[in-house]
Amino acid sequence: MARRSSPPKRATLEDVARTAGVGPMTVSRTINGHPYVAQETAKRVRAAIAQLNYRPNHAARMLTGQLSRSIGLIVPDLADPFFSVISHAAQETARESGYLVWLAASNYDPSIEAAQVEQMTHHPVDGILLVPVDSRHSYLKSAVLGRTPIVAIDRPIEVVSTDSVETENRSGARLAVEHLIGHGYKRIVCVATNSHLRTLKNRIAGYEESLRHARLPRTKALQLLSLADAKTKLSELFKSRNRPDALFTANNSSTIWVIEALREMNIQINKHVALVGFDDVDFYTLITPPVTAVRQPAAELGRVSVRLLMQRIKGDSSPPGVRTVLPVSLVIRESCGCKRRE
Amino acid sequence: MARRSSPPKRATLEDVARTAGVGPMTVSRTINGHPYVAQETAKRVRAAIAQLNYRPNHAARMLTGQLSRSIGLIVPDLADPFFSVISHAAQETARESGYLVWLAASNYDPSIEAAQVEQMTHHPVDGILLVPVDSRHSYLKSAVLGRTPIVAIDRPIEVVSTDSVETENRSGARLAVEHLIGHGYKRIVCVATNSHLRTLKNRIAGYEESLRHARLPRTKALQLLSLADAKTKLSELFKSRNRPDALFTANNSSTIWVIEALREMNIQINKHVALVGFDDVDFYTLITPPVTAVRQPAAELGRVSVRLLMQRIKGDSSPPGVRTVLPVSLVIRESCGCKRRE
DNA sequence: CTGAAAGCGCTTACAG
DNA sequence: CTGAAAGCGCTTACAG
Repeated sequence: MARRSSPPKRATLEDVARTAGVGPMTVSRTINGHPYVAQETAKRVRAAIAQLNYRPNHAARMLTGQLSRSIGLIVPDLADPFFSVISHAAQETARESGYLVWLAASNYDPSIEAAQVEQMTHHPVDGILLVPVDSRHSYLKSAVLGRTPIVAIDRPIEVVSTDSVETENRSGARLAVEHLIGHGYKRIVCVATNSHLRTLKNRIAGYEESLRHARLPRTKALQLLSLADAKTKLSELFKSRNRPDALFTANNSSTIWVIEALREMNIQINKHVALVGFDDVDFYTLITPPVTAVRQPAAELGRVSVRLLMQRIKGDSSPPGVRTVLPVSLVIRESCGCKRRE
Repeated sequence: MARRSSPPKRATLEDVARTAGVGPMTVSRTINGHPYVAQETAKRVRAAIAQLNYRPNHAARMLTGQLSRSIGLIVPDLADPFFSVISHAAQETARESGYLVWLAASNYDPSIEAAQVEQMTHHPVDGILLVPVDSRHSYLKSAVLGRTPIVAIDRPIEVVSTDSVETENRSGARLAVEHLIGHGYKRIVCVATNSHLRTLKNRIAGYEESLRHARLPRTKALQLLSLADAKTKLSELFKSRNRPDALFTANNSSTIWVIEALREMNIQINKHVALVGFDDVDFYTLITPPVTAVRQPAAELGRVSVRLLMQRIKGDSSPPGVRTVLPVSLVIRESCGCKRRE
């Protein structure tokens, strides 16, 4: 409302037209790179644009039904290294296409997520990238049934057929667990947080599969609710008869909490128990012993999902629901029991 | 251009007016909570809105000069934990005021930063939050002299008088170095990356001040360019006559690189050398030994800067160039030589 | 308390 | 190759 003091009034397309001595349409065509503008005329227009420091008014363009050249990105928590790497890469890729990204954190709250999706679709943005908190949420239907394309990251959305980009959760987990089995561990326990998520369910399924194949005993995956919870649950676990000789931590928060808890319990990784995590984080190299983990291509996840979304925005109307699965790899360091190569 | 198949055409304000049997202005007033709308009329309007699932067209509103209810946020690198925590908190705070945030990473490239500022101001956004790559960049002048308020985070902008929110860099560094001095270390070397930044210069100045007061020898701060560079420079340093007995790492990337390099050189922190870092990161508790560091209130930095920006957006035209300095604290763990309390 | 008119700055047809 | 007209969906004065 109350605009600040000086009203240096931005130049409009009409202003440019006037000072270039042409009609507004010619300016519009020049700006948008349409064909059929005489070399000579275009030059005059560009000069006027430079002289007036003209910039198109985005709002006016949108009102005539143009694309907004912006996308939305919703992640649960920007401070989580996995999501921050995805976000960084997604933003970079979007920028390379001249797109702006509107970022929101859902804080793992489905109602915030729903509100943000709604706000974004009406803003409008041309498309939405979403790490869904709960893949079964129904509000997504109306959003997706509208005209805004959505690409789900890390976990597909179950209610509607939306494109998704995820990683090989099950086979990645098998990679991790089978590596532990190869070391000769017999009592391998799986630990996770947020185990209601599909992603985690798949990893846990992979864990169970590996143990079944190896005819080793498997226990129900331990669900951790907080660092404090991790401490009490692990302390019980290690006092029990079924004290594990190895741990498979199915996501980065569980890996971190478990390491903290073990440290406090004076249980040394490698000496008393082995550990392999799912989701590799840069600083794992700095921990003693360095943590062996399944590496997901987080940056690639961001890039690929932006590219897919862009295709949809550009009108690609091939059947939706395409699932892209990116490969993972096991980064072997020392927490699994491998020796450091000197 | 080519919109997707079904054109379910969003309802407009006119549609609402028609079905409610009132004029468009009455709908507008109802939506915007203006006074002087009869209870009875307002009720009919709201019913029509609900029936048609009407949502105001953002672009049309903007075109009439309304605030966009959006701000821009530009950080160098979203994958850096310091910036990702700032970003998360800023986004949360903005959301609480009904604002959305456009996020961009400059990748430490002034030209990308300039382009993003430009794109955002023209989008337009109501204000911009910026962690400037180079505080002396002149393109900022035109942006700031325009009507878009800017708040600089972490480092003030030197060319124009812009509000800024930063932390106590110099006294924080003194806190760190004096703690090392208290332990009796005599040859304390300062290591940094990006030491051309004001932030870093201030920390280095604090380091020098502390040593001067204690009449200890100070060496020129070591500038690290990469992990590889850290390895060669530290290896030289530790072979030299002036082998340090303690290190002050002036930012998180230098702390991390130094720890990696020392590990590779088989120089043990605490046994062979002490270390205190500037900028605390959550996972420092997991490193052996846990890293003592100066903690900056990163989330607070994000929150405060959003609040300041909001004030400017609301028209606060008190003299600009207000500098807000947030206090830091020393988080004592073990890398400084302190013993772990059992 | 309510509405008809004009305009925000562009672009899409439609004419030349 | 170029332009005059109409309209996108709102809101700001201006009238009642």
